[in-house]
Amino acid sequence: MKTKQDTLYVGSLAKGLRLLRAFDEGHTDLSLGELAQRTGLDKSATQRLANTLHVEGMLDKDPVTRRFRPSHAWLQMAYAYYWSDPLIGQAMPKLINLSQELGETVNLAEISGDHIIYVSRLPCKRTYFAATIIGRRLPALSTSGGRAIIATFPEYERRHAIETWPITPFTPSTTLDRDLIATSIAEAARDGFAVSTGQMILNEIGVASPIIGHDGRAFAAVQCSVSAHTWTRERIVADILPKLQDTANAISPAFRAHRAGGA
Amino acid sequence: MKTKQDTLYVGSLAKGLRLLRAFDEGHTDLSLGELAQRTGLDKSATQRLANTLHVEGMLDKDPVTRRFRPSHAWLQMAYAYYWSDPLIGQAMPKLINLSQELGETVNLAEISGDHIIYVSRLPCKRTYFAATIIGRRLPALSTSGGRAIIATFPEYERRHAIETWPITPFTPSTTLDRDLIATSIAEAARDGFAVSTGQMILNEIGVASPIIGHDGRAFAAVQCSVSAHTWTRERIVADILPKLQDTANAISPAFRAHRAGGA
DNA sequence: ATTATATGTATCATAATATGATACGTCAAC
DNA sequence: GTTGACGTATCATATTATGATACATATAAT
Repeated sequence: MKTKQDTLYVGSLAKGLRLLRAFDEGHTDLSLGELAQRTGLDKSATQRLANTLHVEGMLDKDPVTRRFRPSHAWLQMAYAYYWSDPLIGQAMPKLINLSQELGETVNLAEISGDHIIYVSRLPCKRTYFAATIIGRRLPALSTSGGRAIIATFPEYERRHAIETWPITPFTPSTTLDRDLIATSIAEAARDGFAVSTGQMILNEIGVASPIIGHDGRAFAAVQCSVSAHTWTRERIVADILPKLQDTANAISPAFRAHRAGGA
Repeated sequence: MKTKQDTLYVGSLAKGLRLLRAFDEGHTDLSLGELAQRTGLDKSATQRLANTLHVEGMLDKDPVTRRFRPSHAWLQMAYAYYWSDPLIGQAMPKLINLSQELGETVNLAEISGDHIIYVSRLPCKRTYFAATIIGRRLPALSTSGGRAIIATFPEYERRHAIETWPITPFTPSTTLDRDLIATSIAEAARDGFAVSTGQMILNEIGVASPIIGHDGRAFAAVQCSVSAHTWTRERIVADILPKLQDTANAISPAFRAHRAGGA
């Protein structure tokens, strides 16, 4: 009846993953009942799966409130991820240099479907919490990084992305008009960098330069977020952009070499 | 026969987690066979579980090499973890300030069994890759952070830790003599901060100040790593330590309030 | 080229394993 | 003291995972 494709699909495992995914920024710790509700699983299944995850060290359980929470293992998974992503090793030292030179927050974003995900963040100024931690996924169309990446795609794909990829209004000034986004991306294609203003946070300006892969398509971007209170677009282009682009360009060929030469 | 405690333990889920844990810093991408070997599962089970993880977006699969790799979902789990850990929210802005003031690498470490785990890292200087990414677990006894934490434990527990917790020789100068570690921890208990030299990386000095919980026990530490080529112990104590301690102390009471007042 | 070896993929009968309804215990609110 | 909400434990049933085997495909050796 479930017929996903049976026989090489283990339902119990998939259900267990559902439990893991039930935790997010709005749901930091969950009771058994809440878990059941959020996963759509019945009480018994939730009980067994949660218990298994607890025994296996994936979920911590508060002995008094009996609520479940992500364990340190979740961070270890990020650690393993970092080693497995060949881009990070190449990029990290260069990003550190960049953030020191600029004295401003520097991010590394990768394309992930129709979103971008922040893979590395080097915060230099105080900002919103969400802007300081890795693993955040945001609609690619609404971020400078995403636009810088999309701008390197062939015409057809680019248009497809602009027309169909999701947009969520995070601030009153988040651009919902896809024509405006198209313009922004066209500019990015012409200039080799993208800019976004107030898309995620009010009075925040983002600049991003793409990291180009062996096939000419970008799959990541180096991005810098600054406050509109202290920066203008002109000063960003004059003072930040050159170093940003140098960094992105320095990563691109190194990465190509890595892919070609690797085991 | 397996009799872990049956009925509320879902074996398939646990096996799936085994696959996830097969990836680490030495094993960044694995073939089906390698996965089977590393997990001790037979080929069929590995096939089904890996496929499930792939379908569910937990593992990426290279279409040509057919090798599996951690997916971006692993980073999203770190994101969820960050929101769930009440310490991070309190600590992050203060850590950013500290790293800007010092211009040196600042870390936040939490105790995790007999290890510490780096929960946040703000690298300012170029170092080894492993020192720039979060989620690394290290033996508590061999790190300044771990020693600073253990030093706040009651006498009995402290001695138990010193005698039984694991030590791994990472460098030729890693201290294997537990008496020397006992001395270091005793000093930390007296001074309120811990120092370690060349435990993980040669010519690296670590200083750490504990973050004390409501019960007087530390559960985390703010830590700073500097090069022995440019720093001496005296200058560290004079120039770095005060700000480090201010930061740690500023986090401790805020955290207590959070625990007490929280929902 | 041809064979051999390794590695990934698909199939299927069997029973072991997960299932979920139910009942019990515990705590807090009313 | 009673009620309700929530976590925990049990158990008969059949759904679901199992793993041996056979097939396909890629890589290396002769």
